[in-house]
Amino acid sequence: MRESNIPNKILKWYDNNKRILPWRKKTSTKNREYFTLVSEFMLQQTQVKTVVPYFEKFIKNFPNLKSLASANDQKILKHWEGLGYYSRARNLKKTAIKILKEFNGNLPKDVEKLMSLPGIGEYTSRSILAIAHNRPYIPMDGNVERIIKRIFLLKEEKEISKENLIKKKAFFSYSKRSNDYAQAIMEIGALVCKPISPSCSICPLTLNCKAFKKKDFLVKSKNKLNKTKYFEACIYRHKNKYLLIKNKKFNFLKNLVIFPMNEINEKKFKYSLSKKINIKMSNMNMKIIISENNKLKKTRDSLLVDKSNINKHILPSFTKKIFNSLQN
DNA sequence: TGTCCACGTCT
DNA sequence: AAGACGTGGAC
Repeated sequence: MRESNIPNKILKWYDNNKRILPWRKKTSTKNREYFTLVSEFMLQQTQVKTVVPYFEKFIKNFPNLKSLASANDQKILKHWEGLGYYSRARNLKKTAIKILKEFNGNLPKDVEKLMSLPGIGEYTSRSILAIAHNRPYIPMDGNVERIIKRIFLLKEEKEISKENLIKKKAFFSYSKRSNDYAQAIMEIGALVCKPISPSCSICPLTLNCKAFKKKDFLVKSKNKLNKTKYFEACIYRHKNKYLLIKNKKFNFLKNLVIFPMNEINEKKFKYSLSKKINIKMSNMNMKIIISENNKLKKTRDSLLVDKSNINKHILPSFTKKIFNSLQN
């Protein structure tokens, strides 16, 4: 093995350092396809550590494509509760159905067919090809992108264009052990070549890394300034029952259960004497007044939920946070 | 406290 | 094609 062979260095590191993860267990081809599908959906925008317990529970309840395709939507969502980006769960079911109907229950083996499935885009299609089908693809996720930028010390707008990154990615091409190799690169990104304070002393690629040589790790600050929006949450309580509603009003957490809310202006928020809490959402910071004892009419979408029964509903963390703030 | 991760997918 | 969609943990 030549010292300069990057794929070999990466794989050797992986063999010695990979995490034991439930979707990496040796299993049948069919299971591997299904495990890859489920885990990759869960891993979109979500860290490994968060996904692990969800994956295990999900697989127990929906052990194969068929059971998932025929499962009740609410039951699927219940097992997604707290994971966020709930359209992933809805799309996963649609994809399971489509695979059974249109592809005879076989996970497709080319990018176009995979991308035709709901919830599968460029990243996931390539990760499935590599991980489930052992094809020589390297999916471009945040980890891979960061590694490429550092290895080649890419900083200019032009250099970090998508096309250029894909071109540079070819530098890592390798045709064997594609399953391990794709996961290995992402694993190095997650465990070693971290966004902040990378662990260069244990990195197998330091000799190949321009960022390391220049001591310039491109710690980026995108400064995506999230806007702040103001809301009033109306808490109607009767003894131990709370009024919740199925959200049709706001674009976030669509069709999930929330406390009734209105958007308000900054002034009203500022001068309110009610309890206030902050909740971060994906693209905004929410500042919320907790107004208790409001009189509310029951509507078609409202439900009166007993405190002890509250977990029977699918509650996004957003709702749980507000609920918890009431208990203090 | 506030910022970042977080290119992932869909609209 | 810019913005929407959740969450939690590191720092």
